[in-house]
Amino acid sequence: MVKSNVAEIASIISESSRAAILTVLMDGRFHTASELASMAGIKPQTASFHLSKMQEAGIIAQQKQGRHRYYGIVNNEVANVMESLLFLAPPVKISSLKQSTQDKAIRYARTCYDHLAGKAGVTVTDALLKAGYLKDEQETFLVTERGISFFNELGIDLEKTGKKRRSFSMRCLDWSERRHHLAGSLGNALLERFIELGWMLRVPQNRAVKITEEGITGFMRTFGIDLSLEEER
Amino acid sequence: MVKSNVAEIASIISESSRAAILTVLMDGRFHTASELASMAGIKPQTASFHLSKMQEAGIIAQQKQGRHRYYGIVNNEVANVMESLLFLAPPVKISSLKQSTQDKAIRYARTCYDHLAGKAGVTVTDALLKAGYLKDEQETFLVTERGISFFNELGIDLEKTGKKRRSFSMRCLDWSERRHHLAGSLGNALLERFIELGWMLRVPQNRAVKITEEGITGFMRTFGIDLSLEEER
DNA sequence: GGAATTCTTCGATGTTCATCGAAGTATGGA
DNA sequence: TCCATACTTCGATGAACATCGAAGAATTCC
Repeated sequence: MVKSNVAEIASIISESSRAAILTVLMDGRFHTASELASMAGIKPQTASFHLSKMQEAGIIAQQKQGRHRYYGIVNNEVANVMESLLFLAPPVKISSLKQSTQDKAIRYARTCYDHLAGKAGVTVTDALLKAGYLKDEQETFLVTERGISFFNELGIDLEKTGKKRRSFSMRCLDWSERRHHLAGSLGNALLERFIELGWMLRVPQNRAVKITEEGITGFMRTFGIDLSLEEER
Repeated sequence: MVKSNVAEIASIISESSRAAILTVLMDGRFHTASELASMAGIKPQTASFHLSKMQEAGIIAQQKQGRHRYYGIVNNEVANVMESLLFLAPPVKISSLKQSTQDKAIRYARTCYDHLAGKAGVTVTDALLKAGYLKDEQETFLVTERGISFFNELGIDLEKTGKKRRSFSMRCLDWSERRHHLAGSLGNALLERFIELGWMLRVPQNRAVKITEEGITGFMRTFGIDLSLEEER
């Protein structure tokens, strides 16, 4: 006689709301609990119940960030199961909720606590990684030798910012881009410096950040990136 | 919003008895309903319920044979799902039911209706395929040109056996070996000839067939196969 | 510090579903 | 023709579980 854990895993996926959530998570990104709730067409309490159940089963992971909790698929084995299931029985798209176009600005550039987030934040972080000023490492970003001189040239005093390289440069999960960007004290120092340089302006009402004309040319010259709104459709 | 058929498939597998059945079927062979019932530790009615449910869902196939019904996994996509699940959550073997050693003889060589079955039947069929006398085709075996002369040499009149090549040579699913063997009028003619040659003896009480000394040397010489009981542990 | 938000736990409700006894169908063997 | 075997359908029982309202925790923002 054979008893299987297979049934337990399948049982998790067998509930339609959970299957919907996992299907959404197959994009490889992390999503908030409330977003997953609305996508699955259930109330937040119900989603919370399902999410904790899946977490307990070890097939999804949670990442807390302020009052948000981001959920994502935990590893490749789980993704494989979903992939084979999706191949055998592809899901049916019922409808697409009307795109809210209101909050483009806040998705594009905003503050996250004390650092830059949104598409701008991710783009800047990517540029820093690509140029070799930062190195992706486990849970943090590490500043390279070349990075040290770069930040000094930019006018950021790394000595003052933090004692240890490893501790001041942290990764932060972006809710709109669903990717990591630079946080921690270095992220904060960078944002402050951008504002100091006149490249960015804080928008009083909300957490959005406006990129100035000087900023567009500055980011282009210094990072080689185009932060004009054109590319955002 | 996304609705998924994924959940439906997962729901099928999520039930422990069904998962156990599917895990057994992952050996790629066909098993009888009652055997699957005992392996899953449930009553035949319950197994019947689950089997028809899985068949309806299109993940297992049924093959009727006399009063037996053989069930097996329907295609590779289903096997992939099970494989990824088994990888993520391997099953636990609880116990091994005591091997019934009583019926070795009947498993080894017996008549199935009017032809040879059991290990001997499958082995002979394999040899015929390997030698290129038969060709595996859809639901039947096809006699090749070389096969025609071979059977004639063996003393089987193919003209008398059947009118059409395709119709007289059928495949039969073996309950002990769980593989196909040669049935139909050609299978019958072959069995009769083996008995005629003194290679085999019918056992009166049951359907078992005894292979004689002449048979062992005969099968070795003609088919290149060893049907002495040694190889059966 | 207070309001708003994000997400959680708790408890009650209602539905779905596996299980097995009993009875029915089909097949093989004597 | 009759019995044994293999498997099915039917019907009743009981247990598991998704759902959501209400209320509670944690965090951000002003």
